[in-house]
Amino acid sequence: MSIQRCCPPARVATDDFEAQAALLKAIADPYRLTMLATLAAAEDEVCVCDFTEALPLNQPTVSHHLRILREAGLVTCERRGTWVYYRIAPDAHDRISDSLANVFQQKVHA
Amino acid sequence: MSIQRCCPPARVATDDFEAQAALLKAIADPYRLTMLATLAAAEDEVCVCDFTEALPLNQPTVSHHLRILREAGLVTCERRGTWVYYRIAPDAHDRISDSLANVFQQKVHA
DNA sequence: CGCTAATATCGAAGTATGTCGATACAACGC
DNA sequence: GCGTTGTATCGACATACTTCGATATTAGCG
Repeated sequence: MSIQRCCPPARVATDDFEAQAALLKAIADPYRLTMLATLAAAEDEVCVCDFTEALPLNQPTVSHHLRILREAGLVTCERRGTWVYYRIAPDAHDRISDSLANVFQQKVHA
Repeated sequence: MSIQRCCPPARVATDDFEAQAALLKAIADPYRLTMLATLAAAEDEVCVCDFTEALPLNQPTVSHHLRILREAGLVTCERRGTWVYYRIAPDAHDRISDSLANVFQQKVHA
C-alpha cells in the first residue's frame, strides 16, 4: 500500500494582507505601543515634549516613532505655538481590530 | 505675558509593552497573515506542502515563517509521516486581541 | 541498507528598521 | 531683525529581518 497523501489539497487564502500587515507593523514596537497607550489613556492630546522626557529615547527618535504612527493614520497632531500635540485617532483601535477580524475571518465587531 | 506651557505635564504609560510588541511583530507580515488566515479558515490542519505550493516563496522561507508563528505560540504542528501539519492555536485571535485591549486600556473582551 | 521525498536548519546576501548627531524648520519674545 | 525653544528632517551607523541555496534531518519504500 502506498503512502498516505497529505490531502485534501489546500485552499490557501488568496487575499492580499499587505495593508493589514502594514498597519500591524506600524504598532509592532514597544515604544510606539507605549505612545498609543498613553494617548488612549489620555483621551486628550499629549505634547511631544512629554514623550521626549518620559521615554529613554532622543528627540529625533521620538519624532520618528510619532511619524510612523501618524502616517499609519493612528494619531493626529496639531501645532500650538512651538509645541505639537498628538491625539489618538478615534478609530485607531477599531481599525486594528477590524484588520485582525479580517484575517481570522470573523464578523467585524458588532 | 509669557509663553503658554504645554502642561499639564504628562502621565506617559510606564507599562512595558515588550511582550505585546513581540506578538504583534510575529504577525506583522503579509505571508504570515496569509498563513494565519488559511489556518483559521481551515479550522483544521494544513500541510506545509500546501503553503509551499500556494505561496511565491521557497520551501526554506515557508518553514521560516511557520517557525516564527510557532515560536509565538500562535500555531502548533504535528508530524505524520514525512508531512507536517499545522493548526491554529485556539486562543490565537484572543491573545492578540487581548494584547491590543491591554494597550488601549479597555476591558478584555467579555 | 540505500534511495527518495518532505521539512527543518544553517549561512550568506540584500533590505528594512531603530537610533542618534547634526541640521533645518517653525513659532515665540525681545 | 536676532536669539531661543520645540519639533521635524537628514545622513550615517548598527542591528534585525526576509529570502534563498546548500545541507541536515526525518520518514517511508524497496
